[in-house]
Amino acid sequence: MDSNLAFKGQLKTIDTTSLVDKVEESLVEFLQHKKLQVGDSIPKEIDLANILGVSRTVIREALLRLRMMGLIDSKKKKGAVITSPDLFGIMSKSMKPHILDQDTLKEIFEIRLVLEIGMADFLFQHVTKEDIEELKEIVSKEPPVTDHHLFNIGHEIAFHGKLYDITRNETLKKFQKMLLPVFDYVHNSGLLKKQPLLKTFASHKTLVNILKNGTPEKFRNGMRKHLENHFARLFE
Amino acid sequence: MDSNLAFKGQLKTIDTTSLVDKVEESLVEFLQHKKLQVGDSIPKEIDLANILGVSRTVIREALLRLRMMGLIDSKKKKGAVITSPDLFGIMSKSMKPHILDQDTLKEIFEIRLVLEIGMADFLFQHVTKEDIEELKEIVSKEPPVTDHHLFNIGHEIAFHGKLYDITRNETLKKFQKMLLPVFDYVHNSGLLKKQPLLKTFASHKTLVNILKNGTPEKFRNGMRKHLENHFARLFE
DNA sequence: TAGATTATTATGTATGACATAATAAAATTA
DNA sequence: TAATTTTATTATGTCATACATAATAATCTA
Repeated sequence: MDSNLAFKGQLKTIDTTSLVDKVEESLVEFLQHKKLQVGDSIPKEIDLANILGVSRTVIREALLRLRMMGLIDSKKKKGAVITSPDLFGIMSKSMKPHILDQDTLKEIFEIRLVLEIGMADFLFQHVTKEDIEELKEIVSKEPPVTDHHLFNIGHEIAFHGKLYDITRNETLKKFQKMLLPVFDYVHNSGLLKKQPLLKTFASHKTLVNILKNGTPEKFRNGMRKHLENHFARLFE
Repeated sequence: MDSNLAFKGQLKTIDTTSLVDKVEESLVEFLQHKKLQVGDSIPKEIDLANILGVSRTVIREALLRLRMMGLIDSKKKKGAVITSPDLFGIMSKSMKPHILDQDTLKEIFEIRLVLEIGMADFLFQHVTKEDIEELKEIVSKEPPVTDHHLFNIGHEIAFHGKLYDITRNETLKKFQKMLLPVFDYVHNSGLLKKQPLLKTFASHKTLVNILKNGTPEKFRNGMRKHLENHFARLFE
């Protein structure tokens, strides 16, 4: 009998979402509806279970999700309290380069280039004399290029990380921090087969000078040249 | 197994991780050590519980985390199977603008500007004639500026979204998709009090022309001018 | 009243049971 | 025999209960 099809239009689309999904939704809605402040505590698990008419198990699984999303933090006796969500903290946890496929790794690498070229305006907006001094300090400790063709990753991170600092954008900084293990992984594992072929046209020192005396536009071009090797590898 | 208990009193301060934390770690390690392919299934919950010597409850909570991280997907009878992790899936879920504080919203807005200025090289690397045509098509449907000072958000998203498409960077696209609700929220809620004061120096049409005949450098400058209004608001 | 001790409380963990849906095996029918 | 329906199996989903643990509140002691 194919009679089922006859009722297709009349029947409501059954939601395939699990019970935990619904509870999660309810809880999020509850949180934002109550306009709870950071630090406020929410009803205890057993109460939530009674209110929503589900088992504590389901409540716990839903709360676990909220905790992963950084919306709440559970304390032993106090119960769960609202926290300021840390978007990138969550991602950092799941940013395990070994389990990412090669295409994704490449794309993440690309995003880094996009960010560092695009951040120029914010650098110039916030940079201070102290920042310049610190950058110069970092550059002065730069290991000689002749040492080994492959640049020193630690130093790279120090310099470029400082740039992210200067943007004064905490979210951006967290984003970079999240991406770091990927770069580390990409450089260490022989994923980048070829050594940089091209000469670095703009050195760190050059970039610092531009940041000190130049313009965002010049910095973008400088950074683009600085990253030329990476681009060349990506576009080959 | 439980020889640790002898040191219980001394180690207490250091070991702040919960049982679920450890199990989660073990499972992730297990997955990457076994080099499991996408689609492979992992041992069932009860087996994992026996192997690791913990209750099924703990196993389930740990598996729930892996599921949130996009590492596995649970099927009713088949068990849990490896999936390709979706980094931004999790973040998208927790990207609820209403619960983000104002500073974070501003920072996310800034990141958008960074991305769109910095993506120029990848646009030129991948853009096709068809892309140009599509962009022109979008621009042609642009509502007149005189209609209302506040630009049409839907159209903005269509144009700028297409640019993200052209980069052919799926991760970047997902990132943008994740940020969309924030822009929507920022624009709709009176968070941006002032209307754009400055004339848009570079129109969408101008950007398309640069993309067709210009260079990445010119495009970056054009985009910078195009976003001038946003920058002005951020820097005021 | 300050400090130490005990009681309370909400989350963390363990166990057992049953429901449910996807799959495999068996039985039936053509 | 092959196709199809029915039944059995299985692993996750949900529920209920009990106890452990750590943080807090209440009480007691000096």
